Amino acid sequence: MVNRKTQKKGRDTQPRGRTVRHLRADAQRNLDALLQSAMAVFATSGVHAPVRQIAEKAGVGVGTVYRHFPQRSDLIVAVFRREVDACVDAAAVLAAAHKPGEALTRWLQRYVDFISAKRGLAAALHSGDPAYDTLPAYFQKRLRPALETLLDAAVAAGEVRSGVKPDDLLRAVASLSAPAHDGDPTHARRMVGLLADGLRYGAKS
Amino acid sequence: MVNRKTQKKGRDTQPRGRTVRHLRADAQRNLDALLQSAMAVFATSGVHAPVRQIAEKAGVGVGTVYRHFPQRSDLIVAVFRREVDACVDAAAVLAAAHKPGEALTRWLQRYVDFISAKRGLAAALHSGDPAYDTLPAYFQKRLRPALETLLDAAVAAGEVRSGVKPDDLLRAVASLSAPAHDGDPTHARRMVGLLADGLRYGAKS
DNA sequence: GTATAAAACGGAAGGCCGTTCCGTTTACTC
DNA sequence: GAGTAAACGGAACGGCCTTCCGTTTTATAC
Repeated sequence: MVNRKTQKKGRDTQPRGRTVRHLRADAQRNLDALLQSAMAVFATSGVHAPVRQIAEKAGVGVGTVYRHFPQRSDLIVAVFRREVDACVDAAAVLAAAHKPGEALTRWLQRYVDFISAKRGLAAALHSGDPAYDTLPAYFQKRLRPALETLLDAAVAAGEVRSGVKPDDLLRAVASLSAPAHDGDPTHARRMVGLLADGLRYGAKS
Repeated sequence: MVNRKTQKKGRDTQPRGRTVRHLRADAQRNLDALLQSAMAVFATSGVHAPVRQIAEKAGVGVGTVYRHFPQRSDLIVAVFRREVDACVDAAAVLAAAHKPGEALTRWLQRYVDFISAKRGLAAALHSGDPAYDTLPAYFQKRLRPALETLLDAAVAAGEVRSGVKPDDLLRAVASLSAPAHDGDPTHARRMVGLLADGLRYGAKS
């Protein structure tokens, strides 16, 4: 790694910071196409969809899929992480566009949408495959600070009560989003709406 | 079906009542062996265990498995139904051996054990496979009357409060048994114990 | 521009699994 | 004991995940 045959400068002039080592242009392109394809296929056919199908939709061979994601589960995990990240990013956007209380409410609904849509996730998480063991921790690690920021701002603005812990709220919303017992898809949204209103009650105290 | 070649009476002398049509002795034996084998294999290797493995442990060929259970999911469903039945039967045993309140509490713990142990079930139920769609209804249909009997007896004896619906109790206990978040296996038992004590509070009113 | 090495690609092939099929065996009836 | 339908067993098929390696593409050196 220290001295390679023919390589004096090129991209390695400023690489010390991290072991970034940029992907080749085609590799990066295929990686993006794969994640996008996988997201679409999982959404329509579920997480059990064949890898071949994802590869085909992305316009690559299966070998390329396994170059980027050694196991099928790695691809699934990558997709979920990306969607969590999108949910986290939405917090900043909402905070910039709305008053604190409104931003909080809207983000909770956004979170419900994420949980509800990705019900295939539950199947993966409960499958017993240890490949997914790190996902819940990642969820917590990324989502909690995002919610915390929104929550703190809303409390500071006197729009919601204080004393509610972000973790509890995340868990409660996830639980409410869980069953969809009778096949009523609006149930979760309604219950969480109720919960959000509950937060406002007793504000400015 | 009406007139078959050579069959004048034999077992068909008293078959009108139902379409029972007893299985041949070896078939019945293999069926029992299969269910027992499947229960054991699912418990140790999860519901994803190969059918071949179950067949081998039962000492039969895979063809025999598929003769009794046309689909792999049929075998899984049969095992779960059998375990639900065992849980239901336990209600009568407990009711005969203990005072009503005690019987109720013990049965709830028995129910927790069932739910917790069969966590593989969650994976199957959330897999999206419609083969499992009828299972929840079966659970409800069998478990509710069993719990109802215990509950009514306990209420009549003045040992627990009235006004608690069996369905709500079943659902609540199932929810409490669900996550096992941090890997604490006693959590569910403790919470349900609490719940059972709560039932006793305010009795004889 | 050309040469060269490394990186990345693609798809055939291997292995496992669910399911089907059919020749053989077994359990009942007379 | 003979006959017949039920039941059996395992080879074979198709689909899937994963590996492997010859070929192609990119990035760099000259």
